Amino acid sequence: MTEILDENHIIAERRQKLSDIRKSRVAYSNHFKPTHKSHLIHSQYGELNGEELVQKEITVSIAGRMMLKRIMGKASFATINDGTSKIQVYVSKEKIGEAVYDEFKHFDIGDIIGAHGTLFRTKTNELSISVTKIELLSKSLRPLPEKFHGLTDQEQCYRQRHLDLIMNEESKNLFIKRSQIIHSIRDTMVRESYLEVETPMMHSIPGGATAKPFITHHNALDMQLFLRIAPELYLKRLIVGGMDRVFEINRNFRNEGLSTRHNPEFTMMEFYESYADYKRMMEITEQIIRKAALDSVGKLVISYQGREVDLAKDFDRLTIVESIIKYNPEFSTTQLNDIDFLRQTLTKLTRKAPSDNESLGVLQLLLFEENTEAKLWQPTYIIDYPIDSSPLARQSDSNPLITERFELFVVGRELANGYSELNDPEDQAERFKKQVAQIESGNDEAMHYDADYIRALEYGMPHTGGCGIGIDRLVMLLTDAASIRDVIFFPQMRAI
RNA sequence: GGAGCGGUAGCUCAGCCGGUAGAGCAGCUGACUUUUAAUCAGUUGGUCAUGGGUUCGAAUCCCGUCCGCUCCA
Repeated sequence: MTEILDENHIIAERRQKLSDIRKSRVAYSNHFKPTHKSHLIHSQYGELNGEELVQKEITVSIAGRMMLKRIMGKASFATINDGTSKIQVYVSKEKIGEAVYDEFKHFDIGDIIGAHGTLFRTKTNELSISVTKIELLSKSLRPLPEKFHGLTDQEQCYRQRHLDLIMNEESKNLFIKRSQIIHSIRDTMVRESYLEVETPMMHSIPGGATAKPFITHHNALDMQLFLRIAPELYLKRLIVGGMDRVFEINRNFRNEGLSTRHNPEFTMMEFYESYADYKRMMEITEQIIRKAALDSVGKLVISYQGREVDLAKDFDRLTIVESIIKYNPEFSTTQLNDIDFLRQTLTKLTRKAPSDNESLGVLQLLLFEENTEAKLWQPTYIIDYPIDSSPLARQSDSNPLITERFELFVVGRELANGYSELNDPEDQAERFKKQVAQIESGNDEAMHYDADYIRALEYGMPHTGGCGIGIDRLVMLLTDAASIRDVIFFPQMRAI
């Protein structure tokens, strides 16, 4: 239906060309074997001058998409992009014969073509291929966006990423960088003797984070399943099992709103290390991020949305209260330890009173989220999270109200979250019970009681440090992307 | 959920205090044997996102809806 509606004269003409091809040969043949890649031609022969090229008679076959075509009577130029870079081909009637040349004249921009010939330099000294054979490999039926302005419509870039990748080199380079970043992270983890593992994406009890899950159903087992919101509880089962350093890079799913920082499916790396604590996790997180920056951007002082970010210096470490005061000097420590003051301030800021029985620590955290988080531009670890908002983190030995937990903020966004893991099964059972009480009082994001996980802890889990890093957000930071949609190939869009 | 901005040819965009829907690129026809967004001449192509309203007359003004972007909650 949409096919027919989309049809216009440009497509109709191209279909006619395709139909003519079908009359004489296999239209989408697969025999052509390119021998060279454009970027290697440029790097290997880019230094040779015209005479040297003529002498060496370097013969190449390349295949790629025709991006530009300039026909000048009996000879023409075309620009081909073979996925590595662009290269110009020179096509003359004299060299390829009248019949093929006439065919070539009707090739369309966007067609995938194969060309064979020898390297030479044009009058303007551009390394080019003088073609002796040329053929159409894949007919393109739809016209590409305009050659000069390309594709700028963001919606089209997201909905038709293939077009974005064809037309916008920056976009393609960004995704190459994304791959480099992930490769770099893997490299760091493996070098630190971590084992890469995979744990279930479908959970019968959603756990490991406070978030709304997507719900699905398994027919044969006739059971409800949830797409995972975090892999944490499974990775820690592996720690119980003696896999003492594990990491997983994979998708999490959260049934929440979309924004420039949120996509319903997003990529996280979580890693767990036995006999380590949250301080070691902060150190290795810093190390991972620096290495990723060096491997992708090539430097540690980077620019994000026009402002400098210094990844070289030791990341700042502040408690919640310290950070509020540092970035909001109008507050005093006394005020920030006064429940009534915090309640009043929050009510003023959010135009809504916080719920009744929130603890001092949670109120401080709420205020932090309100007036400090967005100001943490340079990398900053916030530490000592209140125990009631950290049901999987180990309690501090010196202060029972806080946990050995940190979150890392860069450019005003949460980038990582880690802690010394709670390995006391009885404490964990109590924490789950408190979460269940919250569910019962209407908090649909609180955690469920996971008896199977408690049972695993009861076999004994070594003390462990764990951390999760938001990969999409890290990629945003290192590629200077303003929206998470720019770093995910196919971001979630509304159906049209 | 609220606010602002946007949706016109395949693409990039004009047109918007109402009066026959335009350009460039792409396509088609022709000229052209070293072009670089090639050039030159001619030419095809539109449910102006969508539904209603106001009006003699709506791409343009008003209301609703859909889609997107940004900001706020």
